[in-house]
Amino acid sequence: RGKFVPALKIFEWMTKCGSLPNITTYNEIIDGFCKEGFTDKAMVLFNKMLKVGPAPTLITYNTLVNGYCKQGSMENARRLMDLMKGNGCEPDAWTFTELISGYCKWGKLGLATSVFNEMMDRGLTPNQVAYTSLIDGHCKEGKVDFALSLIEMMEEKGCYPDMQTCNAMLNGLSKEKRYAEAEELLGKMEEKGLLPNVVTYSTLVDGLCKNGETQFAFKIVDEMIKKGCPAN
RNA sequence: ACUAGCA
Repeated sequence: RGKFVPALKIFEWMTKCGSLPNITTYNEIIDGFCKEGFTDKAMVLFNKMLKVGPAPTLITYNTLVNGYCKQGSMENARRLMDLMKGNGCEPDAWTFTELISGYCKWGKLGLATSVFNEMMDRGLTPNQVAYTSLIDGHCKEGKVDFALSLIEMMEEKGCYPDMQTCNAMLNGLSKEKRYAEAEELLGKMEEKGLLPNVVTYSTLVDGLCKNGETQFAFKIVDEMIKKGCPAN
């Protein structure tokens, strides 16, 4: 909640007082370091855990993998995944999803896709988060057709697109001026009871504006207000 | 009580 420094103070104080933090607390501090941009400090703590405990868990590793992914050190993220295997901690769907989302964030769609395939080869089932990460990554690079094929794939497997999946897809479609397909998707969303939210509407407004269709953008704004979704 | 996805 933006109060990492006080949390860290308490953590250090606990360590000194002999009231030892448990593994969850360690994981939270590691996550805090990562989110503050100090993956190096997170690693120092992690190494201490390897030496004197408490022993890192799957969540500890996943937290660090994510930290490296967000920071753009995909090589380190991969190294950490190898390390966890070596330490008897098998990567789970979260680990793979973090890598997928990381590769997407940095535009490495090929690598993201191969991690996705590797995940399935390992018998792990991608959920909406994994699909959405990959769909969003491709949409942001204009690879809308591939993203659409992923939506089909997930539906075939009984993993149904949720609000965030649809929003990511709508973003791709509207940026590529594929408005008919965007409307089609909006129709499917309505059938499933997925009512457009603020992100949905502003995605459409943004796409229309960036393509010079401001008159249609205004129509969307009218509609969102009419539907009881206040424009922010 | 701790880790991953949308404007």
